[in-house]
Amino acid sequence: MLLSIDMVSDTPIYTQICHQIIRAIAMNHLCEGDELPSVRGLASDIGVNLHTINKAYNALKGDGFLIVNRRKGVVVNNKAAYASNPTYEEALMRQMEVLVTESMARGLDYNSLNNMITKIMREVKGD
Amino acid sequence: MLLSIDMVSDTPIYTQICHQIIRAIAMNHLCEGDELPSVRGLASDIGVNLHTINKAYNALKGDGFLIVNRRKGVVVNNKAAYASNPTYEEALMRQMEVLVTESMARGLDYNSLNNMITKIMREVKGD
Amino acid sequence: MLLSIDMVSDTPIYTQICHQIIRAIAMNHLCEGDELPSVRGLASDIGVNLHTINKAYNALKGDGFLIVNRRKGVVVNNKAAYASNPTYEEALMRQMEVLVTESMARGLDYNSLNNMITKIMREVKGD
Amino acid sequence: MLLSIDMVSDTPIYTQICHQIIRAIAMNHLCEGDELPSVRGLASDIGVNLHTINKAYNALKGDGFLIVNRRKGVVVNNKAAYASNPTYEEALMRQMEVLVTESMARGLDYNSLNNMITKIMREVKGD
DNA sequence: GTGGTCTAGACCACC
DNA sequence: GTGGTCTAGACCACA
Repeated sequence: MLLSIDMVSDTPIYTQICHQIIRAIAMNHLCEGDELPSVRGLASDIGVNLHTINKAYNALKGDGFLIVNRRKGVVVNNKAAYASNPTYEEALMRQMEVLVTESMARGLDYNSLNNMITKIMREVKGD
Repeated sequence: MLLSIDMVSDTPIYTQICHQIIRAIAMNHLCEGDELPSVRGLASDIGVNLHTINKAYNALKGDGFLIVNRRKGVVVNNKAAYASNPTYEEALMRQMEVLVTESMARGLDYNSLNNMITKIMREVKGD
Repeated sequence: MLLSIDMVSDTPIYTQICHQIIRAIAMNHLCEGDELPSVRGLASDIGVNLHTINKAYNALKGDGFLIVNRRKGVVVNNKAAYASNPTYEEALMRQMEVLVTESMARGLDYNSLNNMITKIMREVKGD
Repeated sequence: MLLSIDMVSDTPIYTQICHQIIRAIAMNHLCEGDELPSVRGLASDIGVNLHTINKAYNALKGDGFLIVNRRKGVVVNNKAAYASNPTYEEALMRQMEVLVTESMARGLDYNSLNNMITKIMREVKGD
């Protein structure tokens, strides 16, 4: 797996790492049971501190995406563990609301938004 | 206009203020030329620091939503000023990408997302 | 509130802090809306690093016990947020099972365990 | 005897082994003088490292559950050796205190806890 | 070798 | 002032 981190972005590094791992799961580049690099390995690979990786891994563990296996290190959890649930959908709704509302204020219509989403989904699936 | 701030939320207060003003514009509760409360007035109304309101107004000014006029105070700009543009759409795309990708990883399909957006748009328009 | 930390214990410092705060909530020494000391303040008070306090606060936040209020700092959440739920009870069951089973192997009977629990509950409530 | 190890759990493997052997004693599946598999045999049986089994056996020996005999291998000790004693009860009390206190903070009452314990004891005895 | 914990010291965003 | 993030370097338990 290949992670690309933007060191000057205003989104925290550990968040970027989370996003990219989640993206890899969405694209089926990472499947249940797949091993992730060790905390120290990944840290030195992308040139950040091991605590930063640790924080990302722990956040993903908290969300059910990863589990820590005593033998294999960190592995991808089974799908059921991070399947959508009411709590998640509610949070998603709140975040989506902000984006959609501003896009409407700026004059984007339903089709424009729909095209965006379709495009994103196609990119994720089609890879 | 009525602003409701959630002091507990982890999104900054000034960001919440921005969102709610933008939402009011999307709902046509605020139209071109409408005056907004003064920094001091709004600050004491919702019980936050002057700087917080100032920061929100300045951010909205930077995005073209508001203009600050020494005479008339703060007023809503004309639509052209904050109309969607490539820069904005690119930023929106990036943010949307994060939400959509995670929702896919969690097993939500196109229809679920589409329903969310439709619901949000209906609420904003229909109000 | 008074926290007493055992620096040589094998249970992590941040875990001890969590336990004591939870205990204070159980004893009603801490109620909804009560403010906790700042991360830095508590850290210097009990002579540990601020990251250790931070980790404890974040763990309690994740469990619904605390929330971060932009004005007042860290405060105790409302009871509903950390009320018992099936997930928690299942975890509790697993932990309890270990304790009870060993106590049985060592010859303790129902009454002995029951007395322990009664005693603990009385101490917590009666204060 | 059948040991089932959860490689994913965050409780150490050697601790899990201890718990299961203690549980077997509580259930009278293992009685005084019964032989346990050799370190090597058990290690290869459940697919873990020799050191892990060794650590578990040594911990149980330290608690009086097992005795290691050069001739007969590892056997279950007599009941008196691991009978409850003040030191153990004190330790149990400390651990129980953590569980009970948190459950109270989360609103569980005496009956809920009591039912848990009764259920656990019934499962252990009745099996 | 792995992850978990702790320390010390730094910068930033928010209020 | 607050909490949030990152770095650097250290020790320990586990396997």
